[in-house]
Amino acid sequence: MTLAHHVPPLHAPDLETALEVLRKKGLRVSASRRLVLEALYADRRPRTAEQIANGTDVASVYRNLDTLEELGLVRHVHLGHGPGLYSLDEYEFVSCDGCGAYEAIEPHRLDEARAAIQKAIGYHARFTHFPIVGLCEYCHAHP
Amino acid sequence: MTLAHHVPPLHAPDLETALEVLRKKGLRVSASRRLVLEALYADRRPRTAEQIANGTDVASVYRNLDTLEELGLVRHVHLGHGPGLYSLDEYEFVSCDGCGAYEAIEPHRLDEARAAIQKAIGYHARFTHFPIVGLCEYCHAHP
DNA sequence: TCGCAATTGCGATCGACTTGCAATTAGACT
DNA sequence: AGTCTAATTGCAAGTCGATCGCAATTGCGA
Repeated sequence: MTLAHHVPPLHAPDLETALEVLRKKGLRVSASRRLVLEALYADRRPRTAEQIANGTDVASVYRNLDTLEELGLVRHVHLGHGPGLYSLDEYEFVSCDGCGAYEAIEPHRLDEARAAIQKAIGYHARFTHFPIVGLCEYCHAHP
Repeated sequence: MTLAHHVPPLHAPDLETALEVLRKKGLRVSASRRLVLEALYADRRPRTAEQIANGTDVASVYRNLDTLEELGLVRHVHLGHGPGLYSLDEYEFVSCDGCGAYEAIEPHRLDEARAAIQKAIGYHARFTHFPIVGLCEYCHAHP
């Protein structure tokens, strides 16, 4: 499972603003909390809790990811059967059943598809927790 | 997490044909294999391995589900963080982030949405392993 | 600088599978 | 019908990702 591509332009509260959100909720900006956020902001790719922990205690990392998720600063996506991947609240995801590659998609690119889904079944879809799964053009053409 | 709705018309090889597929591959139709298939055919709703095992050994059930999955007779979907749900290869799924309900959708109903996705990102999407996640009309209207 | 609730670190625990292996058995071949 | 043998089972133990209990620590407001 590899990340195929280019990294598209982003748009999310910067690190300082995120820390401010924590403080405003009466939550502490502890060293480990700051490290979790810094890891996510450093390289804005989705990563596992294990990778974020990077040798330190994962339990705390999971707890911090949970609270950050409740604040809407962080999300996680399941791309397959492995561990969930945590990232800033920026993209939707698509992954290929054939080659295992996945891509982060800017939400506006899926707006027409979202409209078609709404028309078909009435749901307002979001591919943030589970990706769109399918065959990429290459795998579809070379079965 | 409840199953909201009506059960739509189906189309999948009947039990006898499925057993025939097994035999043709040189695989045995053992008692427990037959029980797994019967459970799936009896009430064609997705169910957990635990439910299929129904008190008997789950390891065998998982092994049998795996082999049936390799033969294309069975699939499993992840609707959330719980255990996967196994079912015949018939529907796609949609689940509501708000109320937790999920629906089995006849594939043809999603064909336009699939086309829109293909146009947007080039993927031929299938919502069989991960559902479309979003807000149902009710939850979207009552936030 | 104190006080103390929020947070951490560690180990234990959980849930969902998965695996190793000896005992069982479906089904082909007499 | 009986034999042979590889496929399959049942059970226990193991793995992996995530969560929990709890004593020790630490942000941070007073």
